[in-house]
Amino acid sequence: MAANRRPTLADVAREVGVSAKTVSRVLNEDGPASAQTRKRVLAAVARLGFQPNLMARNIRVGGPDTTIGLVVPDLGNPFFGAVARSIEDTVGDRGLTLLMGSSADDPDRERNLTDKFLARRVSILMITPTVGADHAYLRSHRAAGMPVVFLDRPGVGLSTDSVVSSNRAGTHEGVAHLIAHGHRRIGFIADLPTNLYTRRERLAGYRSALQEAGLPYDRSLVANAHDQHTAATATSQLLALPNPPTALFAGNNIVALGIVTELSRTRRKDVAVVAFDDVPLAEALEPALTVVAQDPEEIGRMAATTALARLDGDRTRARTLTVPTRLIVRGSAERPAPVGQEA
Amino acid sequence: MAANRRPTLADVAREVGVSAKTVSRVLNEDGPASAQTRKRVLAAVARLGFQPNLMARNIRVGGPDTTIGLVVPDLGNPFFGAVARSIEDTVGDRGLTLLMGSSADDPDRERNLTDKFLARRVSILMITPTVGADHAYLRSHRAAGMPVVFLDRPGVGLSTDSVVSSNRAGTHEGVAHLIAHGHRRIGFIADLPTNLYTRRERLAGYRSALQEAGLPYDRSLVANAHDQHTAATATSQLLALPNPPTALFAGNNIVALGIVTELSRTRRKDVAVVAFDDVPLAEALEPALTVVAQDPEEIGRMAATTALARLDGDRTRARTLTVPTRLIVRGSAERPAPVGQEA
DNA sequence: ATGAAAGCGCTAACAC
DNA sequence: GTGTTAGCGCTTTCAT
Repeated sequence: MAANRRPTLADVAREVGVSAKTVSRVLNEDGPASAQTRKRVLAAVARLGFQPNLMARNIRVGGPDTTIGLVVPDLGNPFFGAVARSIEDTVGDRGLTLLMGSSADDPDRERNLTDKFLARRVSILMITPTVGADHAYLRSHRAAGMPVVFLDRPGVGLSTDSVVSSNRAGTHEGVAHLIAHGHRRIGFIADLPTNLYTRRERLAGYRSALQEAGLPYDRSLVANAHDQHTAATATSQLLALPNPPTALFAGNNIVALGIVTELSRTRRKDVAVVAFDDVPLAEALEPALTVVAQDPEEIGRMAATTALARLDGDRTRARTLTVPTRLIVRGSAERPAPVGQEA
Repeated sequence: MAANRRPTLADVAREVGVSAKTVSRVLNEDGPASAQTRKRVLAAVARLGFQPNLMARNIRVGGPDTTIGLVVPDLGNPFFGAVARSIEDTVGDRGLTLLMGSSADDPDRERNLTDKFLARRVSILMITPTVGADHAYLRSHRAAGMPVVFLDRPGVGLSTDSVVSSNRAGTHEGVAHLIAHGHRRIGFIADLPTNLYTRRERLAGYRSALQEAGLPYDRSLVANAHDQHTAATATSQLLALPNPPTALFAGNNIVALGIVTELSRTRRKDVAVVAFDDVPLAEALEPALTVVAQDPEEIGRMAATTALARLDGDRTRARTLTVPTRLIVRGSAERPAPVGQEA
């Protein structure tokens, strides 16, 4: 079972008794070819199981490869999975294929991946920038016409298109929703410190909603949590305060999980919750979880559309596209706020 | 802003005043090079922003490309996202990159994607086979030494490795768990008909658990659902039967969502539930949802490990690797079964 | 309608 | 330690 060489154009040509170029013509429907040879060539291709070598073709033709390089923090994260699918759908008819990799939010891994992708001459590069990465090295590539799009967060050191969720406005809306239901003391549990763009924006949205309602920003109501367990701990700590919050805002879906689990465990039915980012089963909870949902499909679509436009020669200024979040009211904000407890 | 040509090895060589081969030597740490030239070459590379063309390299070196072709039904499906991440982690130090695409469970799309991947000379092909696809066309590639691994389901027409979940045994265990809690009439809601391997296996597990317990297989307790809405409808229909089930088994997580939502909506706290496939927030439900969890990480790892072994010359017989599912008991099966209702 | 030769960017094989 | 030549599989260019 030797790893016998794959057949080449020349092999097919020899088999048929024509030149390599003729086979090439038939396969690419380039130039003329008699119905006769056409048929014989195709027959030989099928017989030998010939598969044109796309790399060799690309080398010769020059220009970018028919791939899109996509760097996300984690391929296993459903949010980015949804974004990827949407990108794939959008670029589908251009025949582009996705080359994907996880950065694990490590700038070095991000750089490694982009370098690999550049070495493959991807036609488009889409990156979820890691904290601490500088993208100045991509300038020449952008200048040479390769579209670069930042996903979910803006990048640093490179002026190019980015597509982000309305983190700030969405959080503002979610917190305002709690305020509208009478809550005056609202806890905010999220991944802190806010070195990451999305976290910073969401905290800003929390503060602006409070401000708009004339409520004070109380630092003791803001808690740090980076996984389900610490979110549960933060929840119980906030609720144990002398003057505890009557509502909680979860800065992301992991935190939401921790909060909801903790409230369920301690049978606290009196605490309102709104979470950033939707989760499956949210509507099966009791009460169903009100969320500020992101729109990964739209993020992917906009990123892909923008990149394709650039590929087609769009040389307008770099844009930051903000994809609106959507408040999905399901009930968890409607737990009655205690009356007579103005801050 | 013309799309000026990317610098080539020759450009770097000219810049430094050495031959192309010397630059190649430095970059690939192949053969000797004086510290002197080394430094100057690297400087020129940085100055010009040279990025070796991997495709050209591959063409010359021959052999497969450093990519893995991965065809899944849907990039947005978290299960396959987790599998992909695990594959990526496992092959990471071999420098392999993932080329991914969604088949949408359409055999034609699957074929298109694999053809593209073959044209790119991927070193490994991993496919979640669609219903109706025949993989005989991959025989020559397998014979030529390219590892092919089927994920989640066995393929047709090609004898090669596959990695699947223990669908049958897992479902058996989940249903047996319900039986152990006293349930005698257990509904089974899933995607039917069972033309898809995983569905067929799960139904078989349901039947074998009933049989083992000496319970009859009652077709009226088996209902079809392919999304959340139809699952909810099936739930209410089963519960409206003259002799309704006291427990429900969900054949997949979408169905689970429909069941749980419907039970929550109608305040039915008396119906036990076990679901195939874990879901986030399962433990925040009331009661927390008992599930038969799959292990996508292990599936990805085994698939990758097996493929790498093949790549390294393993020529042993094709294997079907079964990754065990795990029953995660959280409480939803413990709803009391009515007594004195033996079937 | 078809073929011959040259060359894409790179490296293997052999010089020196 | 470095350069030269040839050639990977394909397409471009120019013949015929």
